[in-house]
Amino acid sequence: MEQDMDEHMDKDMTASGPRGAAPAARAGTRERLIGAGVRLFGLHGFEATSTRALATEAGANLGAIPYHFGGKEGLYHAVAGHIVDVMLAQVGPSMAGALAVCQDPAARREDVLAALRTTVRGMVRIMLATPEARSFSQIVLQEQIAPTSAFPIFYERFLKRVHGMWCVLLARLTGLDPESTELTLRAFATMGQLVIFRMAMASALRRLDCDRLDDAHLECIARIVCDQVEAMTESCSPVCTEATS
Amino acid sequence: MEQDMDEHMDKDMTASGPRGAAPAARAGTRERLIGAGVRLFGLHGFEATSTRALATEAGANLGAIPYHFGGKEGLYHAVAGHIVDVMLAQVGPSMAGALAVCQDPAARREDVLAALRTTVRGMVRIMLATPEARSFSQIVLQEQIAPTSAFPIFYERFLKRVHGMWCVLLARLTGLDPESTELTLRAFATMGQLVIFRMAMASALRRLDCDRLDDAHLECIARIVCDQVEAMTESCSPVCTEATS
DNA sequence: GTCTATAGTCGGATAGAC
DNA sequence: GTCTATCCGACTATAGAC
Repeated sequence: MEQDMDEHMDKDMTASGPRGAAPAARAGTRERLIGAGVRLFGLHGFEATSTRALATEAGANLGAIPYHFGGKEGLYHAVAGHIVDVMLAQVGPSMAGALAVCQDPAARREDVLAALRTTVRGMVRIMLATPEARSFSQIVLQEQIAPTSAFPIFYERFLKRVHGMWCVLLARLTGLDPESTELTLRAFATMGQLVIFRMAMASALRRLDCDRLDDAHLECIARIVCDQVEAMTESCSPVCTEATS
Repeated sequence: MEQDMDEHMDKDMTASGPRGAAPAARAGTRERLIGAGVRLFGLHGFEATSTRALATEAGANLGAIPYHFGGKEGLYHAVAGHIVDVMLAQVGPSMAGALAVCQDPAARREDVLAALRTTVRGMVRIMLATPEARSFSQIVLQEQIAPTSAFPIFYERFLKRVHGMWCVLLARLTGLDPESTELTLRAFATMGQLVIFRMAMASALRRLDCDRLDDAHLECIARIVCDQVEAMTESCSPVCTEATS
């Protein structure tokens, strides 16, 4: 239930115990269990993943799960925290860059659009292109559809920030109030254009009659989203965008 | 695994058995079990829903599930078929209307856009406004994220048709080839603008700081999607749309 | 067709040796 | 910290009375 049990996580990768034999050879049991959790929870969901399967996948003992995490749910929370850490590390920089551009009053419209493209490509990459994307996204999306006690980990630490960045970006491009309902919903709709390709990838692949999205597909998706934002910001409010600083 | 066991479903609502007592008073066990499946599978997912909970929710006996559906998975398939039937009945007419407009060479751009608005409002309604929307959508979305043997029921009978309609509509408005990858992906992106509000509704409500989407929100969402399609069809190809017939 | 009782399996968590 | 053995509850499915 709580998440106060995954504090001592970032340290002691090397000193795994009293007997100093082969401590660095294999990652700590704790880390391997989190890795197994990412894979198995992502593939089958929380309920359908058994502690026995997790322990086997991690090459760990069944009792290690209650010992390290207090139980299956504690492991799930640790997995959630790990996913947020990695995703923030991957998209954080481009998000920060986009925010900086938006807050720079001297930035021209083209600068903002360039930051938009960079950010969208980063998101396409983290969601659709990387090998761990599938597991990560499946867990995040499951929590969106059917929130559990782990929902706040994803929302407060990741989704709220991503949505906030979209709001700032769209506000800068359209001149709408960043706190308005209109802009809040437009930011969600924009994110939806990306998210659907992860969520409904099985349908998309069936429709495209292929077994994975290739680089051309990913480039096309990124372009479509950027085009849509540009089109929105033109039709929505031709004013505001006082270009050429 | 198979779905050849839900054939005799549409008949015999009244003749429930040898003893003719109270056959119409309460819906047949079969129908009540499907209703329970819609609610519980939608709330908790397939794995997390037990046959005991299903039987209790339906006011039926535990043994009725293997008897009527061959097992828990058979019930799940029957639930999937039921959901597709109801959703098709609700959005089918407006989809057919939109297709008819698209195929009418005399239709003006405004006619196509009017059909678009009608269809979008119907989809917003079925996904976000109706009481059964939550259960229906949760099951459909779960199947998108983590497909099971029931996936083809949703894809072949429902999603493929909805996506196909979007392709025809966008093709008519943009002049792009309906079979092109570009248009296929644009149709998905457009659907994503709607779907995200169902999928990430927990996040959206938290961000909006309210506990349900009211009519103003729904109207705004429908308008945003229609605006985006219009903006796309203008920027994407200012040609094609030979208005005023 | 519906019920009770039960079989057979698997789930998560724990105890205690090492 | 890690392992083995085990408890106990919950699960799905079935058998057989009615």
